[in-house]
Amino acid sequence: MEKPSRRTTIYDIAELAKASPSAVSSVLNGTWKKRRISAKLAERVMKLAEKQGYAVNAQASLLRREKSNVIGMIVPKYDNRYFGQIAERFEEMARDRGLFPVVTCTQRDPDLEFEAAKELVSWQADCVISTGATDPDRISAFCAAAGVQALNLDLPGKAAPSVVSDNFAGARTLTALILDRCNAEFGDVQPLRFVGGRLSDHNTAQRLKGFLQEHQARGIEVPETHILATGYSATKSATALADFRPQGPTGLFVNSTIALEGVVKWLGNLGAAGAQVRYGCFDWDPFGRFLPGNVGMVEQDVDEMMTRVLALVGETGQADAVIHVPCRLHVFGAA
Amino acid sequence: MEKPSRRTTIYDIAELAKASPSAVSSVLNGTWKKRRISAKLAERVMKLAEKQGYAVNAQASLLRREKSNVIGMIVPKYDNRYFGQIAERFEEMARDRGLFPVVTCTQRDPDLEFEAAKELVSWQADCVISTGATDPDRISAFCAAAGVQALNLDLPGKAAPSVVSDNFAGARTLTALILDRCNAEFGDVQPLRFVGGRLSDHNTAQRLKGFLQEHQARGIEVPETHILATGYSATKSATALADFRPQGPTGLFVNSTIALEGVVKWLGNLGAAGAQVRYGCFDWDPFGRFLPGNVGMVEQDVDEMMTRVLALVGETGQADAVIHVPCRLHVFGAA
DNA sequence: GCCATTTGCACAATCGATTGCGCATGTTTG
DNA sequence: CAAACATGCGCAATCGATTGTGCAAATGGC
Repeated sequence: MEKPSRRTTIYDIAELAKASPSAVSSVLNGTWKKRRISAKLAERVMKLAEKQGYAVNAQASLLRREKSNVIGMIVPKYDNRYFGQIAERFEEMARDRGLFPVVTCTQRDPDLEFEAAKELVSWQADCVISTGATDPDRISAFCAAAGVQALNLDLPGKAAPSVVSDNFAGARTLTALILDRCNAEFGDVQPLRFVGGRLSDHNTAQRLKGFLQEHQARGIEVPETHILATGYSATKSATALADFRPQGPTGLFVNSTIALEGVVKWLGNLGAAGAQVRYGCFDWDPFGRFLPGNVGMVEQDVDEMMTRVLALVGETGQADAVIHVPCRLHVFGAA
Repeated sequence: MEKPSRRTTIYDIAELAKASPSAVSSVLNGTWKKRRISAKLAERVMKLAEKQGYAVNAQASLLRREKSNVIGMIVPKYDNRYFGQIAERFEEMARDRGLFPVVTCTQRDPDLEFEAAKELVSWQADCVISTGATDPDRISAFCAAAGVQALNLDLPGKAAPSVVSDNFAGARTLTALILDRCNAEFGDVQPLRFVGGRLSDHNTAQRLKGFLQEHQARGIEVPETHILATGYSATKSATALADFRPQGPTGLFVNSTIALEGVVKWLGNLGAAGAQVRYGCFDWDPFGRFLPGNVGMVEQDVDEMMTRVLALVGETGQADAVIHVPCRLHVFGAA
């Protein structure tokens, strides 16, 4: 409540307590018993620290220490259930492990990603986790040069161990669900359409692979024109579908909630014909179950992914190791 | 690519470049022209720094500087459109202003909130923004004692300037929309029900005030039993409504997307009677427009709030000043 | 009452980057 | 050719906390 001038330091408190800075330091960081500081002095110091609004200067403290216990994460976005949950669980679980989580959001911008990683290294992070990074290997290379551990999450890299969802298996299961449902409700076995995402994106490619494999296993041929991986935006997927006015039963594999927005919009414009459309989405949203025609959604197992990736912190694993985490399938409106 | 042992410092580079640490420092922080370092040496140093994976030690750097340019924010959650967007825009806009944003998520836990604020002060944040904090004044008091600026966002406090949505006006407008729609579609003027949130929560109280005022202005009496502010969870709002099986036209004011989930679930169980239900939600979600019966949603103006709060950084304003930011109303399925 | 411990604390070096100051060499001017 | 600058860079103090070491004073044992 006193000096709005400069921040209180251990020197200020030492003066007030008539003690040395080293004694004050050890009281405030809990090592005072080991340093044989009397309980009397300790209490006096702690009272003063509280009254003065003392907070340790992390800069000075970390500068002197060897391990920082800072663990950094870069995520592309927060405004999305999946990454939001990742950031949130990361902070929570890192704290539980006695680490200081620092998360930073890089808007899918490769340069910003790199800058952010560099910044995290500047903050003496012991480990940097790149989530959904456009160019994870560039970050890994920098971290390697700086002597900092790097890990990848959600998108795999070649230069650091990765933890990713099992997109292939998840997509195959979802494809099977949609096909089964179309079959059960309409007695139909037409090939589905794949909507949203970019083929150059690793996860989309994996999902498409699962999508195609399930069709193949059933002896259903998928025409090229059914692959509408036109990018990540509701508008793009709505546009991709715009010309398509289904005659009869139709099934869609929707590659993200953002694409799902476009699909639902398209469906709304379809009128009565929409009743013959069934779809599933590779991604999860709490409102998904209320959307008509939605037969199921795949939820990535954020907790498990986070457990796995945090288990790698401090370990020296194979640089190109990839851990696949199974997804959870939510089935809606089952008969 | 060399030493996985210790991190590269300016001393390492100075040795390699056959220069002094001070020269290296000024080259790497961009002040070398002012210090009349030759371009030749500068280039040599920068090349070496890159090769060695050098990243400035922020601890050492900030320790010596006077202003940190670090700006901290605590948010309750990320896994929600509103707070996710807040965190994301905060980082973006803070960076644009040359600041270093540090965001931390505190799970609506008052103690964790306080710890996090303390941590931010430890990191020498020049300013701490408490978003939706349970006890913002406690944080403000600590910051004041530590000589750090405090600001409140989303929920107002008494001890630091606040930027909040105009919940009252937003709620009144939304209430008007729902009443109008019920009237237009069913010729009905029954009082609405208020679902979700907690009355002890400032924002809920404000919204309820707007809700009641709009009813009063129309001469509609709202019975006590229509206020179902039973907390923040989909289950709770579904439970609160469980016994209610509307006979005839019904309107609901839904106080958050999380409560909306409960409402939609309840609506699903209602069957055909659900066709006579209209509702609006104070909160925004991209899938909201696709939910049957939803006449509109109120979106808080995150960009404007962030602009306003960032404008306060570094200013010394009235401690209890409150800035109200108007909300945006999204109207769905207008005739 | 004297030596041996134990207790309680202070000293000072250190972490890595920043920055005011100053000292040599060039270079220009008159 | 000397004085006056300009150029290019190194020295050393400093930020605040940590920690190995050391030294009095208090306590205990005989």
